[in-house]
Amino acid sequence: MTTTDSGVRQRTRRAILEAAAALWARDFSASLGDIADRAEVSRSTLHRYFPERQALVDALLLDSQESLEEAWSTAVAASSTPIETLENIMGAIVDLADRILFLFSDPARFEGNPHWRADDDDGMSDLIRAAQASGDLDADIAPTFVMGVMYSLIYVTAESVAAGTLPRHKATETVVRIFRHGLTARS
Amino acid sequence: MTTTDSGVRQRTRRAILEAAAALWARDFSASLGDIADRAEVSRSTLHRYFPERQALVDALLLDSQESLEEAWSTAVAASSTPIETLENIMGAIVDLADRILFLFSDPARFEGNPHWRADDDDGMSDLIRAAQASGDLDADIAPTFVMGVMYSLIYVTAESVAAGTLPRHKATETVVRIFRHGLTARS
DNA sequence: TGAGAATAGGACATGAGTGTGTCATTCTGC
DNA sequence: GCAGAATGACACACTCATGTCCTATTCTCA
Repeated sequence: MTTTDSGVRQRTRRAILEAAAALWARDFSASLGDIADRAEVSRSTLHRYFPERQALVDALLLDSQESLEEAWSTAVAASSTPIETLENIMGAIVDLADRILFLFSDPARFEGNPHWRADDDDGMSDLIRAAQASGDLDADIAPTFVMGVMYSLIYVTAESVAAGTLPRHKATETVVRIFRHGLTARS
Repeated sequence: MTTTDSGVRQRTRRAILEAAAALWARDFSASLGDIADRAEVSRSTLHRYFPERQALVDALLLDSQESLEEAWSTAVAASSTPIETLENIMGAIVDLADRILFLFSDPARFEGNPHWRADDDDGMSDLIRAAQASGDLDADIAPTFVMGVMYSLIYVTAESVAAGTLPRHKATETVVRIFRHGLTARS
């Protein structure tokens, strides 16, 4: 752990994080035993990687924020206008729905957590404000509310994809269309 | 209880149900102690009204479904077309966000519960299909997905109202506008 | 193949939530 | 004001998730 982690350790760690994200996204009270089962790992092993529940929470928090920022950067790099950036972000993070839910479903979950970064939220707010200023988004609606709608749409879309109701290749197009048409400024 | 419940008993019962709805809407693992505190009642009293946790769950399930169906009936009575009905329902149940969340946030929560009625969902699906048939809603989108969007929008709206971000009197108009413009058929 | 890493499967103590009971106190309606 | 309803404040046993051990087994890589 101090030097180089073997490939085995990395895989096990990823499996636990993935399992935690999948379960905690929908029910933060899911037990460590459930997570261990889902990761196909014994509870002993889980505790070896993450001594206490909080350690796993923190690790997942950091990992989720990292994934999100990566998707964010990619979307920004591929866009020229604020509204285009927002749409690209929405499309990109449909696959990260578990992380989104874990991070944002309960506003108070990470209150006071030293690893928590509100940067994402701020950046998003700025983008929304910019899109409103340029007339692409309805200026009557509070940025906070717009963000809520964005996350909700992403969540519903991801759920539908998981349930098989919505084909994956149509997901991005659908969520962006609903977002754009539903929040477009009245002309 | 067998004959006529005193006004006191009814008020206490309502207070407990309201508290349970408010807490369980956001965190179904909230303890009975928390609910008792919120209802300004001792845990003893709560247990006197609802002997076990499941009894409170069932009671809240029944009560929530009842409230929802009442709002539903009112909306149906005041509307003539399917799309109009859907919009009226959305406006009417913004105030019932806690109940909506409690009922629908976890699809598996009431699986196998004898009190659970899927009628609401079916009726909603029928309305959505009708609205799609008449060209008011995009027929490319699965009714299940449309329902998910509706519930999400209702939730976000109710949250914003509670947080003070969105004035109550603007809530209905806002949520309906987003719903309609975001899901309208492309012409 | 052998050494060391990695894991599974327990036992055990602890704390929180739950369910049940009892008793004293407060409130309500006649 | 009084009887009975309604409630609050405890005490207790029980269950389950958590955290900490320890040992036997399996896996990985040199």
